[in-house]
Amino acid sequence: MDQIEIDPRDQRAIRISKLEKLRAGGFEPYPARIPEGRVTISFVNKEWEHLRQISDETGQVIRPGTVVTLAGRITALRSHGKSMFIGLTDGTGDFQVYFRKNTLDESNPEDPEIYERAKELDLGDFIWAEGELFTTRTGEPTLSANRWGVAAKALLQLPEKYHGLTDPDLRLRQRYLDLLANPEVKRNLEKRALVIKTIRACLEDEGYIELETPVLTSLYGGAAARPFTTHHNALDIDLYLRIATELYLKRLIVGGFERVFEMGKVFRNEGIDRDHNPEFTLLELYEAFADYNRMMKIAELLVGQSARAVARFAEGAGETYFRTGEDGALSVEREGVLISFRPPFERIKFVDSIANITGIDVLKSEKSELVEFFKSNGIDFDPKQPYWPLVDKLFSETVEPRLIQPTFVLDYPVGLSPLAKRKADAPELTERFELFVWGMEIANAFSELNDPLDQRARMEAQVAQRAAGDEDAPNKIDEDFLTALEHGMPPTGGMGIGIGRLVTILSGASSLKEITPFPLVKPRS
RNA sequence: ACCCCAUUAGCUCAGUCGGUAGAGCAACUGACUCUUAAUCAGUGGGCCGGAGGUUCGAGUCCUCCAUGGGGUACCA
Repeated sequence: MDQIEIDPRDQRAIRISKLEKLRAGGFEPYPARIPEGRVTISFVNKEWEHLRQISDETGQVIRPGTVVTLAGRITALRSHGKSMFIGLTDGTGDFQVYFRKNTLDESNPEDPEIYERAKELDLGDFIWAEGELFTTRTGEPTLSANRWGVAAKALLQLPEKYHGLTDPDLRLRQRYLDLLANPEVKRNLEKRALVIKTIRACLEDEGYIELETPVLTSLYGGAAARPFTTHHNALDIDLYLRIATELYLKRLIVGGFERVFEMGKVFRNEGIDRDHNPEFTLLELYEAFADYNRMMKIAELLVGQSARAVARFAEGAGETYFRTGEDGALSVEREGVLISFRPPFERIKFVDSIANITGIDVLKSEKSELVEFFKSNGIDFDPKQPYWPLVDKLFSETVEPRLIQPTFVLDYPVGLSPLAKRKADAPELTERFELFVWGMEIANAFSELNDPLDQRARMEAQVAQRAAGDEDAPNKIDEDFLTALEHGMPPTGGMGIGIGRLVTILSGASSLKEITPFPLVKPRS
C-alpha cells in the first residue's frame, strides 16, 4: 500500500496519504469528540500568572505548571527533530504547544509512536493537546504536551501566513479563508454583531418590542426601489421580496402596539458598490405619540451607544483608528479626518443647505434652472426626470458629499416624501430628516403620515409616476394599508437605519462588503 | 450599462526592448530536543485567466470574452 505513487505536485493527495497513515497508527483523523475538559486559549492567557510553571533564578522548577487541554487549528509548525513547536489557534486566541519526544514517550509507554505520528501533521489541521503550562527560555507561554490527538485533518492548504490573502475575488468567494488569513475581517464582523446587539438592547430599554413582518409579499412598498420577484407554487402566485418593512410595522401601530421595531433583511434590485448590496439589514422602528424630534433623539442614542460599544471593542483589540476624547467624545479617523459621534449631531435644513451652496431655492425654482445648473457644473443628469427627483439629484451632488460629521438634514419637500406628514406651518415641506455621516445616508425618519386621504392622494401620484416611466415607484396602491390607516393611526414617529452602513463607518472599513459576511458575488461560469 | 486598471506556482509577487518561466512562503527528502516569518542542505511544482490574431518567435503587441477592483450611471 505504501507503493502507490503520489505525485508530489498534488498536495491534497499528500495530505490524504498522511491521513491514512494517522488512521493506520490509531489516530482517528475525524473523531466525534476530543477528551473532556478542554479550556479556551483566552482563559489560559487571562489566568496565565496562576497557571504557569514557576522557576527560580537557576532554572529549578519551584511550582509545576497546571495541566490543561487545549484544542485548535495549527497555524505554525516548527520541527526540530526530536521536538517541535506548534502554533495553535482557537476561536479565542493563539497559543504555542511544545511536543518533546522524551516527554511524550514517558507519558505514553503504551504508544511508542506518539511523537512520530506528529510528523503527519500539517498547517491547518485541528488537534488537541493535554500538558503542562510553562514559559520557554525566550519567554513564550507554552504548553508542553503529555498527550495529543487529531481533532480534524485539513486536506487543503491555507493561505500563506505572512502576506495573507489579498485577491479581492478569493476573499469574497472563500470568505472562510479571508477570515483565517486576515484578523481584521473577523474583528469587523464581530463589530457588526456588537452594533446589532447594542441597538436591540437600547430599543428594549426604551420599551420597544421586536416583531417580524413578512418577507414574501404580494405588494411592495415603503421605499422607492425595484423588487425581486419569486413564485409560490401551491398558491400559484408571484410574490415580491420586501423592499421595506414600513407598511407592515405601521399596521402594528394601528393594531395597538406603541413601540415596535424590526431589524431584518430587505431586498432591492439595484447595483452593487461600496455602500449598496442588494440584500441588506434594515432597522425600522415606530413609536406612537412620537414625532421626528423624538426620532432624532433615538438616532443619537443608537448611533452614540453603538459607537461607544465599537470603541471599547476596538481599544481592546489594540486598534488605533478610534479616539476617545477627554470628555468621553468618541471619534473615528477616516482618511485623516476625525468623525465625532458625540451627540447632539448638527442639524441643517434641506432647502437652506441647497440654497447655501447653489443659490437655488428649490421651493421657488423650476426645472430649467436645475438643468442649467447641472450643465454649467458638468453634472450628468437624466433630462426625462421630473422636478423633484432632479432636486434630489442636486442635493446628492452638492450637499451630501460635504456631510462628513453626523448631520441631520431636516424638512424635506413633500414631493420627495410620500409617507411623511406635512409641516403645519409649511405644507410644501414634511417633518422628515435624514442622517448623513461621511457623505452616506445612515438614517431616514419622519413624523408618519396618518391622514388616510392625503396618503391615498400621494400613493396615486406615485403610481402615476410609475406609469410615466419611473421604475422605482410602486406599481399598485396598497389598499389594505390605506384601509388600516382609515381605522386610525395615532401620531407616530418612525425611522429606518441602514445597519451595514452604520457598521461600515464605525468599524473603519472601506466598504459595505468588508462588514458583510457573504456579499453577493456573481456565480462562476 | 459605460470608462479605466488588474489577472503569472497552493499563497504573496517579480518578469527590462518580443528571444530558454523567476523569488519568498507553503510542499517533498534529509539534519537538528526551548523554536517563533526557526535554521541548514537538497528536490519537485506553471494551460502566464480563456479564445483568436500579428510575428521566424508572444507572459510581453492587437482583438474579443470571462472574473475582479476603481470610477460613472442607477440606488427618494
